[in-house]
Amino acid sequence: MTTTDRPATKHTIRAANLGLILRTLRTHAPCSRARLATASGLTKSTVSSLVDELTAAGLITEHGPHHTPTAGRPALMLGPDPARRAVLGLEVNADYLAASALDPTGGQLLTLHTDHDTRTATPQATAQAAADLITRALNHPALAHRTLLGTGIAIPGLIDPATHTVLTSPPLGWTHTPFTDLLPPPPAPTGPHITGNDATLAALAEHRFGHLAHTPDLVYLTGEVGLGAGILTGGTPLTGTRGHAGEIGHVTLEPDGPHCACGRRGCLEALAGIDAILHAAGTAPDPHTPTNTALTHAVATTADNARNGDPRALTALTRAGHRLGQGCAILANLLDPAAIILGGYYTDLAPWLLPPARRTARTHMHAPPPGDLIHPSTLGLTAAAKGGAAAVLTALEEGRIPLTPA
Amino acid sequence: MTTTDRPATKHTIRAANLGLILRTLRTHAPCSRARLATASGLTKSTVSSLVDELTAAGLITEHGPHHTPTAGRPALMLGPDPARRAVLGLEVNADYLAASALDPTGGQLLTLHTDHDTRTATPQATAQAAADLITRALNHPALAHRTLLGTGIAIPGLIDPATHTVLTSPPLGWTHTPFTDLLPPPPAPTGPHITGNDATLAALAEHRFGHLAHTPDLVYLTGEVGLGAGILTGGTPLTGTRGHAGEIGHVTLEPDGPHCACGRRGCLEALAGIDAILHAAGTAPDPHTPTNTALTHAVATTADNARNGDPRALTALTRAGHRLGQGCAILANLLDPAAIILGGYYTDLAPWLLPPARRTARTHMHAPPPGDLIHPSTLGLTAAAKGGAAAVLTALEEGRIPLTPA
DNA sequence: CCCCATTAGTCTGGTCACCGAACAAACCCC
DNA sequence: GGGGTTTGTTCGGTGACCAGACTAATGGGG
Repeated sequence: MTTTDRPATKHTIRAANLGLILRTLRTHAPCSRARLATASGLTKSTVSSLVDELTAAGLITEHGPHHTPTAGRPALMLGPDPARRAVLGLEVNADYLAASALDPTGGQLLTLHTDHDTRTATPQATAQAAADLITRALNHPALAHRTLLGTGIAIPGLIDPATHTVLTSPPLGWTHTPFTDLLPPPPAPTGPHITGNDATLAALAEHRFGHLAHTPDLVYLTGEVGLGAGILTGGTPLTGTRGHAGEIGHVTLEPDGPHCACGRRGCLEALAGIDAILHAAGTAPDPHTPTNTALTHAVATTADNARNGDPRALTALTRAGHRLGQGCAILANLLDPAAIILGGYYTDLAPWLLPPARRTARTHMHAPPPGDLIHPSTLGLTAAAKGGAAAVLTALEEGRIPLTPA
Repeated sequence: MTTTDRPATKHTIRAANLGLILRTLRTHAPCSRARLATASGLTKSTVSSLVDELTAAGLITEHGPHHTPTAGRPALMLGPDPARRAVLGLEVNADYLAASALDPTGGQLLTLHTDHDTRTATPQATAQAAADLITRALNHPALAHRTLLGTGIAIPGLIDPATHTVLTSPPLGWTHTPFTDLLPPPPAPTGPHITGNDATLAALAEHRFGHLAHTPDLVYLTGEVGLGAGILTGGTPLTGTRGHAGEIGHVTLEPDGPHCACGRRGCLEALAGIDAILHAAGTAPDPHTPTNTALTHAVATTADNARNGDPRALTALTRAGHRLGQGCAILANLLDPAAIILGGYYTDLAPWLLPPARRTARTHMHAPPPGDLIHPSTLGLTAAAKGGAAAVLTALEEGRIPLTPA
């Protein structure tokens, strides 16, 4: 996102090629230096030099001492080192904090969760709670003897891509909050920080880990309290001029439709948001405590009811599915993504939402793709936290994170 | 678009810095080497070296011999050289070909136009006609003693961003046509070719020359035979996985609305496309000869009628404006662009379309920007051809075009 | 009128990253 | 044990940038 006009120097090219090796190594699994050279286009000597640096940084390791395919000197197989480093992802949401740590191969190391009412706490108190969670993570045995490469923080709201401050976050009640600056210093270095919108980072996680991995153009729909879209085009997040991109929830589908929380009528969110579904299904929780746990419970109840054939739940889900399909068709016509992923609470309701959504979307699309476009998320509710960690890995592979010798 | 994983070398950094100097020089007008150095972040010595190379390539020139601001040695002012090189843009459309040549500062050198019915001609015949037009341009006095930096070709349809072939073009009746390969060799070198979608390139032209220049996120709506959007995010075209991005014309606004040419109902194009407007205004040309000239005439008639207070024209335009506003609101909610530009034939009808469009868009937007979002194009009907030329200039400033010594 | 302060541009040496080619290492097979 | 083969390293070479010294050109003050 740092599209600042800065000159290119030796360091630029070194960083780019270090990232190139990391990327090639990820796709070419266990791989010799020689094959890395031909696959990346670099010379054997250059690859050796880059590999040395990456090994010193604890990012790659000499896998087996050798392997014997046919003839010639056996190759020293290289692979990402899963044991010495880690990346941390943190999600700050309305009523909980979540942390997720991954090893450099993307393997899950730990997931932590704390209830925390961000809306009633001050940003400082939330920062303290977040720091406590980070400390818990750092002290966890799964992270013992690992140094962090960086930390990605997912926040539902508008993040200034340049200064990494939270401009506004309706769910958290924040405006102009430089959250990372508020974090108390942790007991161990956490590396550079990356701050991003939760939907965008969830999309990034799906891009890296989901079953549709490596799809460079995808859209992640968050069915949380609101309905937003995280958009990836060419593998990079689409933010828009002011960071407002992805507001699919407030696209008007029915000018005379039901009232929406935003003050207008017939928004997609008012027709197919989680709240709307729960109300129509008769399973909405107490409106005064729309906590995460209450929502989880209500969604589970709705799914149970649907499984048991409750007509109210079934029609609510079918109608919402159709509306989601309309919304997905709009996304597809404008962005032509390779996949649209139903995330957040939609995932648990996907069995009922997906068939009508797919059908409606297909009839409203100008150029329907051969296969299915809409898929359920496989990452669950920690997608955003994982996305924070994934963002660090992606930044690493783009040479945007300086390597520390550890 | 060449996001191929290629290694970074000395040449990469040189090309990047050459482009950096071009960009800095464009924004800093007449400017000394010393100021270029501080503005770009490079050293004086590096800037000198880069300037030498760019001067040899005929791209920049020593403006005045010196200038005297206050004290110290007078500076040798540098600026883009408008006299030695040029870029060419070519537009292939259903019933005409257009060419546009610009000097490196973006100054218009010439515009040519030929009637040519691409739909009845073979692609080979069209390529021959295009080559003839290029030859006419090359022999034109305005291009005498200039060598071309590159040629950008705008085609209404789906362009494979990788191979630069036309995958499908409904207006031209082409499928899988490698147009640039079909072009006969021109009498003088035309530099590397860039092929792109007409709406995308028009957006690029608007990005560079329009009154909203340097807006990195903008959408250009083409009101031609169809209704498509050229989308720029972060200054680069958004194509989508298969190149289908921007199909705003076939977003469904009214499920039970009028039938659309695509077979569905209530598409934006069926409600607010140029054809729909002309039919509603009673000024539609003979449907069997929907040529460019006939459309131009019909649009002019409609504008005249509206100016004279014809109620049929006025209501048709107001209604279409409202619908366009709905479409723009969808675009704004999803992409958050800094501007949406009404191009093609919409430009001439903008006085009547714009007020209702702006009003409706504002009421349907989730986060309306402070000023106006929708603007009429200032580039006229040659926007796409200019966009082809602009694409070459942009590629040049990104170091994607190798410099030839001439 | 001369000298100084000031700013512009060039020049030289140095570093660093990549490349190319030669070389050493480690195997297989006969 | 000696070709053939593939791997990985080493070593000089090139090019691009940087830092700082140096020359060039000018205005102003004593």
